[in-house]
Amino acid sequence: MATILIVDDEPDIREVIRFALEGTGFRVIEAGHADEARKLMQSEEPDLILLDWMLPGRSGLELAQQLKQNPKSRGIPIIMVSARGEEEDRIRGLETGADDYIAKPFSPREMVARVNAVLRRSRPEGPTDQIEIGGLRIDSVSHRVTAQGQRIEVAPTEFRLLHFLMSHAERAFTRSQLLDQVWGEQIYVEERTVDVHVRRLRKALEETGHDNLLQTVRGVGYRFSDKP
Amino acid sequence: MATILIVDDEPDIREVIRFALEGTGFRVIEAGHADEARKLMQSEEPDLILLDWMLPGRSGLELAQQLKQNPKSRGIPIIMVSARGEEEDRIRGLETGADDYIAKPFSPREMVARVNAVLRRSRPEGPTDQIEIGGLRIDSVSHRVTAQGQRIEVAPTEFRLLHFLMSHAERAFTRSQLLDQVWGEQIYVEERTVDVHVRRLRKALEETGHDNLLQTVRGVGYRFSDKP
DNA sequence: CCTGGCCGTCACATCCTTGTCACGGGATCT
DNA sequence: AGATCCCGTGACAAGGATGTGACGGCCAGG
Repeated sequence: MATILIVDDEPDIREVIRFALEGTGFRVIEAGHADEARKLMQSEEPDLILLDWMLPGRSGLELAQQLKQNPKSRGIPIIMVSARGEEEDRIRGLETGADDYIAKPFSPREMVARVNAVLRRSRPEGPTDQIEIGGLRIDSVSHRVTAQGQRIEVAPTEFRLLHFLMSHAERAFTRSQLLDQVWGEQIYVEERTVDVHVRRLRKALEETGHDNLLQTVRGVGYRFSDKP
Repeated sequence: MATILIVDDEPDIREVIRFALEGTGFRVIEAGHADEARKLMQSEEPDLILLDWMLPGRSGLELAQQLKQNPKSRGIPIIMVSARGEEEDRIRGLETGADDYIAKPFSPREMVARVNAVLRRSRPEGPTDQIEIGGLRIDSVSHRVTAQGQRIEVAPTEFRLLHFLMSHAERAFTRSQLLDQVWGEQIYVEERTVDVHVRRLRKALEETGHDNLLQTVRGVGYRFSDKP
């Protein structure tokens, strides 16, 4: 299911939130301050961020602005959390780009409900250009590969190869077909080059526990499939 | 790449869409009203239609209905575009047979993403080319042999042999015919080689409880059949 | 100019595939 | 029954196909 990033400087609060969210089936990652959050965003791809208004050093507001300005993270909805329930704050928070606002103290139940609502809202039925198979998600717009919110680093050629295979999952292709489709018909490269790229992809996927998705079809070529 | 037909009465809108789509590599053709669209459909074969809800004369909804009724154009996916973002419209549009729905104003990026998504969804229904006889299934696209969902490992030559025999079930072939069909007429191998491959196939099938599908026709050769 | 990432090739190690044989059990015909 | 013929079966060696690590060239960013 979805991955939620909690950014709050109080470990206790984080623990409470984590408990409530994990109980509902979410995956939770935490950051104690803005810098840690920024760092985490390099390797993770949360579907939603729960951001405390007050953070040591820079405020959460500032972090929110940054996230919304960065094209990579812009699409990720943010829920601001704050002890100050003032109307003014609420407005400022939403102006910054936050997608919702929760005032402390809040009931875990309310929070879970809001998280669900925001996720539902931010993910309109209109399928964005994503494919998800076997727990692996590839997004050709943001050009990213993720598994359970964890980002998987993939070089450009490997990305195109993976994207093509996932777009035609369950179907076996010869090396020659893959070269035509992924490299282009004009380009001449050795067929064995495909093998090497498959190898690199497999390595990358294995590091996040995704195994056996890129299958060898002996005498033919390769196939992407989540079935054994 | 794919061809997209835009049907909209506002040239400006068409221009915006054309620009976004052509930038992504699509070929674009345009129509300013329903009649022009119908005429274009005679000579062109778009892969997808972007159809404005409101058109002078007859509404886009009507055109969509017509297109979906005509067997020639039925298979072409339609995305309805509308300024009216009402839930009701969305439902009516989809009921008519539209494959997706975009509300104005939309970002070009979102539109491209939707176009891609719809194309992906509607296209891959390629003929799966499966044969199933006696509980045994062979799929020449994914290159797989299964029985009750259980995969059966088969080497390339055995795959081709089994595929040929299953494609012509109930029919007996001599070893010589099989060699011609499966190995190729140019290749010379001993006729007894066929026996060995049949043997290997039988072994593989037996392991999943499928017995007696590859039948010996004494004095002739072999036959695939689910009847005893 | 240097550094790091990306990519296409190689060479080598493995594992798999496959065509043949040889042997033996049945079936068929005389 | 005996003589043949046909087919099932297990073993095997050579050749092929794929996995894998390393290397050098190229290019963009610093």
